[in-house]
Amino acid sequence: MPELPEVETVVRGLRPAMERHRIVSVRLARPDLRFPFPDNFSDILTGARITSLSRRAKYALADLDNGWVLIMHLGMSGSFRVQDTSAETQPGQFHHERSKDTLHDHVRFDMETGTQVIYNDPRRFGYMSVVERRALEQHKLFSGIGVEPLGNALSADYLAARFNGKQVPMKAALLDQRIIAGLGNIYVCEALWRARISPRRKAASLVRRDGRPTQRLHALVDAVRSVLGDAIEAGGSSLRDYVHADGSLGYFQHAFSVYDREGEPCPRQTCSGVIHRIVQSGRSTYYCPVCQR
DNA sequence: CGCATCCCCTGCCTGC
DNA sequence: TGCAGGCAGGGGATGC
Repeated sequence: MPELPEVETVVRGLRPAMERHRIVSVRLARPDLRFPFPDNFSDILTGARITSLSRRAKYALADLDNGWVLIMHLGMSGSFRVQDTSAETQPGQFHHERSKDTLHDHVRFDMETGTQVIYNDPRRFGYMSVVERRALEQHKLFSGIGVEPLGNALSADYLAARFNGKQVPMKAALLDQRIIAGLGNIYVCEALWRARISPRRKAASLVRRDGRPTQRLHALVDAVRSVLGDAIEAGGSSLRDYVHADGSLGYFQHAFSVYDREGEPCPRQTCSGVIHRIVQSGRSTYYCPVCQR
C-alpha cells in the first residue's frame, strides 16, 4: 500500500504511541523480513527512548536518545497497529492465538507506557534496520536517494537537469527513487493525469534544447506537489479516527482519478476519453490517451 | 552506465 | 466448490 502520503500518515499515527516514550522490549517473530534484522537490532532498541518520529521518502524513521535511528520500510503490504495491554489483550498474545489478522505480525515494540506497537506484513517486502544518526545520510539506503517531492529541492530546473537526455518513459522516470524519492505507482499515474502528460512520453521531451524546463515540466512539478499534498490531507483528515477500533494504522480512503479505473470515463470535465491500462516496466499504468499527451 | 526483466512473498479476485 | 492464473501501491539483483 504505502507510498509517501501513506507513510506520512503512518508516522503521524504512531507519534502518540511512540514519541518521547521508551522501548522496554522488542519481539521478533522471525529473523528476517525482506532482509535479516541486524544482529544488534534488539540491543540497540531495548531501553532506548524515541526522541522523534519522521519520514524520509517512503521510510519511517525513529530517532533514539542513544544516537541511533530505527529505519522502517513498509514494502507493499506493511502496516502498524497500536494496542494497549491493559484490556483484553494478554501479554503473551504475540506468540499464540494467531488469527487471520495476527498471522503476519512480525515485530512488536513494547513501550514503557504499556502500549504495544505491532508491525504486520503479509508479503514481507518491508524491512527494518538501525543505523547511527551521524551515518544515516551515508547509509546505503539513503546515499543515492533523490529529492523530497514536497521539499524546496524539487523544482522544474532540477527535473530538467535530471531528465535531460533520458530516453525512459515519464512513468519510469517519476518512479525512479534516485530522482524523486517517495512517488509510487499510484501517485505517478495521478500526477501525470493532473499535468495532462502521457506516461509514455520520453522524459527528455519535457526539457528544452537549451536544457531549460518546458512549461509542461513546470506543470508536472505542480501536479506532483498537489497530488501528494491532497493525499496527505486526506490521510490527516482521517487521522482522528486513524487509530481504528482494532488499532490498525495506515489505510485511508482516497479517491483516485485514473488509478484502477480502466474503462471508466476520464473524470476531466471537458474530456471525452476513457481510461486505459497499459504495462510499463512490468507495472500497471492508468491514463487517459485523449487529454494526456 | 542505462534500461528491461525477473524475482521476492502472500492474499485476493476472476474465470473455467 | 476447487483450482489455476493473474494481479497487487515495494525495490533489489541480474544481464544485455
